[in-house]
Amino acid sequence: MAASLGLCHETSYAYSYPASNTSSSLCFPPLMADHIIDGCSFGDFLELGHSVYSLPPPPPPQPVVVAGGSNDQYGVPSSSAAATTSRIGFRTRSEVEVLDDGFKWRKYGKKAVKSSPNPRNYYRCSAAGCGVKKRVERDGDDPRYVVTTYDGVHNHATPGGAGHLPYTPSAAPAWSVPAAAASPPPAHAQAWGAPLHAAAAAHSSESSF
DNA sequence: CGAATTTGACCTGCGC
DNA sequence: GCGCAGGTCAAATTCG
Repeated sequence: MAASLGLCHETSYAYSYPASNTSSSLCFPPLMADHIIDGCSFGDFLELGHSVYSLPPPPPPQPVVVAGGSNDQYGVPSSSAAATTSRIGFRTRSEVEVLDDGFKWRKYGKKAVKSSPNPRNYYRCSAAGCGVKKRVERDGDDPRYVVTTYDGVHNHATPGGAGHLPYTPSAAPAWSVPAAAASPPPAHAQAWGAPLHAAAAAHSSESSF
């Protein structure tokens, strides 16, 4: 967990889209992290810049507002009430694979994938009732980078109160999280995008991970 | 001792 | 219909 402390990650937003609305005007194909590794997504439609953060920008914790939706289409079990339909993926330059985003993750699987020589790790938010998942794998092209894909949106705040997440609506476009359009970002999300040192300091002082 | 991680097996979807 | 690949489960193991 304490992986990110003292580290700077160069993060590239790769893609994000509402999984229940892949036919929207954004015309996002259901890209997976594999596509990033294959290098066919970055320049194609979304590369929101290379920003240096102390932490990767996870989806901001927000109440689940997505009703229904075709979750199975993306492998999100419909039985998981907390699972939402948004997906955000990004590539982060980091020496460690497990990036501390303020949430508590529980590893539930590891799989070698063909698209990458590196194994892919599967994590699930350990918070009760939160079905958010994330996949983490090393970039096949550049092992210095870690490709992280979040599935869903947290329906709770970060365990530690989380005023430290380096994530802002400006850093994460509105379309990245459908729920954002329906409700204003939570107060703690305002800190996202705070100066690196501030975010890092806040994190190191507030997080027990 | 409880919680988290590991890891092999199993299930499901997709392409051929 | 079959095989492959990705994703998930769950028992065993490890760690704090």
